Amino acid sequence: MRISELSERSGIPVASIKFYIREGMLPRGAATSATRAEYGDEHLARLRVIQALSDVRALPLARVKEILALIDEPDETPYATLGRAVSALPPYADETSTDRARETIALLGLTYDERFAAVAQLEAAIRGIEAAGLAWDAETAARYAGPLLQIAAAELAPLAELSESEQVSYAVLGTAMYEPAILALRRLAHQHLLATRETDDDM
Amino acid sequence: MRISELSERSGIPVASIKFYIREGMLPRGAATSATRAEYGDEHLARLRVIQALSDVRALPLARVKEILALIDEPDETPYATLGRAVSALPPYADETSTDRARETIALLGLTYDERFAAVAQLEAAIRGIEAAGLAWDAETAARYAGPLLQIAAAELAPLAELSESEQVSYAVLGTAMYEPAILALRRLAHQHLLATRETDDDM
DNA sequence: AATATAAGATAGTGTCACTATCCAAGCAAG
DNA sequence: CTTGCTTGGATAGTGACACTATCTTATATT
Repeated sequence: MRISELSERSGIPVASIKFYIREGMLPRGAATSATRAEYGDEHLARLRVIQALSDVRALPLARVKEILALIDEPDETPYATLGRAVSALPPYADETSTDRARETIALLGLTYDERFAAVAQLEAAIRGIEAAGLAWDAETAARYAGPLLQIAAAELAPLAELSESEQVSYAVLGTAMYEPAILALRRLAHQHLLATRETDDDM
Repeated sequence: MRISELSERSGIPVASIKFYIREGMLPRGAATSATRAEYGDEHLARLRVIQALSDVRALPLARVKEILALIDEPDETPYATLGRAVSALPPYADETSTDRARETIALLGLTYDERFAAVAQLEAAIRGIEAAGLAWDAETAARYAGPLLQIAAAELAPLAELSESEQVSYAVLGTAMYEPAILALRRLAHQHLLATRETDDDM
């Protein structure tokens, strides 16, 4: 298909598609002449991924670019690739110390790996919680750990059936894209619990 | 304290503090003369909340403003206040139809309330997941529902001990500020599970 | 009296993600 | 075969956002 058709089918303006190509986020179409190029379904799929990451996750384009690069050229191991994918996700933390996060990780019996971006992200999250005047203590941390470990285990289980390259793109995109659904479900769970307490409107 | 001291103690430039005041996010100091005003600890606390919401949650200032307004002047019921707070959080969805979300909510036995922003947010999340080429089916939804209901219940339990106004600000800020910690813990749980599978680097 | 600092108003800046305009080279219709 | 439209590619411009800098006037401070 030509760029105009790609634009129509994806709902993205031609000018923006050209912009993504310039930015290296979308491969050029196969040139058939000096003024024609042919685009395929892979271009359409890529455009949808860009939209999902950009619109739903509201990631800056620079981060979208990193994630796409990871899918195109994964690191040596899926573990390392996932680690780099996580660092493209908010909160963007450049914490110097990670003491609070470390403490929590030790408390919960999780594995501490200083190279993993999620450690700094947890640190930033804890500082934000406390800056807002909320509590983050052992009890608080514990109420999240069990259920989240359950979720994580359930997410990893079905991956075994996929090929390695499928695993990588699933893990990278899955880390990013399931998060909004998780948050929405937590918010709905709050509402559900409040609603089913029959007008006991304490919360 | 004077504005310069407030700036020093909060780490926020004087010009930015003035900007927040102009925007109505921070009350003016108590004027002691035409060129002096006195700021207190409540200004410092407010500044920290603004920073947490803006930096850690990366919320646009317009959304921060909405959340602050909700804390200052809650809706009639905590339930309604929470509903409005949720709509200030991403993903910012203006979905026309909410079919997929409704389906999921019914499947999980949660309460459906069309006025609740989390429904549209779930819809946007599901569309994003599928645009990225990932699956959202009954099985997928189910793996999140149980653990998240557990988390939600554990979060609501301790609220009963607080006064109503404390409940509101705790619920509003808590909804926003615990989310990054939840996501970070999920990412750490993935890493932990992969790491403890002893170099079985499938995932 | 001279200097520094403060409050408040107005205008300017840098970044980001597009968006519009241009141009030369085809392609398509008459 | 020529006139007009479309395309690819390059360059420059736009609007939103979150500050940031400057200016003015008034008042502390020394």
